[in-house]
Amino acid sequence: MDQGSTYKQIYEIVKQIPSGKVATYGQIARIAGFPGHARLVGYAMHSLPNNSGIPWHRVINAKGQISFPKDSVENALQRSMLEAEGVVFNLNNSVSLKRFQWRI
DNA sequence: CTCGTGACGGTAT
DNA sequence: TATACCGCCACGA
Repeated sequence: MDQGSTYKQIYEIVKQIPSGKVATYGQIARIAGFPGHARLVGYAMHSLPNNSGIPWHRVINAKGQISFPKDSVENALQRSMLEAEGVVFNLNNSVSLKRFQWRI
């Protein structure tokens, strides 16, 4: 099912994440057909243009936290976007995956 | 063509 | 149960 590039597969999965939910890199990689290749997802996100329309902010790491440094503007932006969708963060800056993690 | 790096995950201790 | 280390593929220069 690889119509073109590997990244496109990943993007297709990310676009399926519903608002108010989040998914982990590993989960996306597994669904896209690359189990254990979470890093590729991260690199794919890094390669995303700002106007791609991909909900990249709904992608977080397995620890339930944003992978960007807490002092990074990208981190604050992602967190702000998630909160706008109803996602709640714990005191340790982690998302309650039990409540918000996307399920297939 | 070759080398290094990256928005991470899993397993072992 | 928590923390540390290593490895994986693809892309860009």
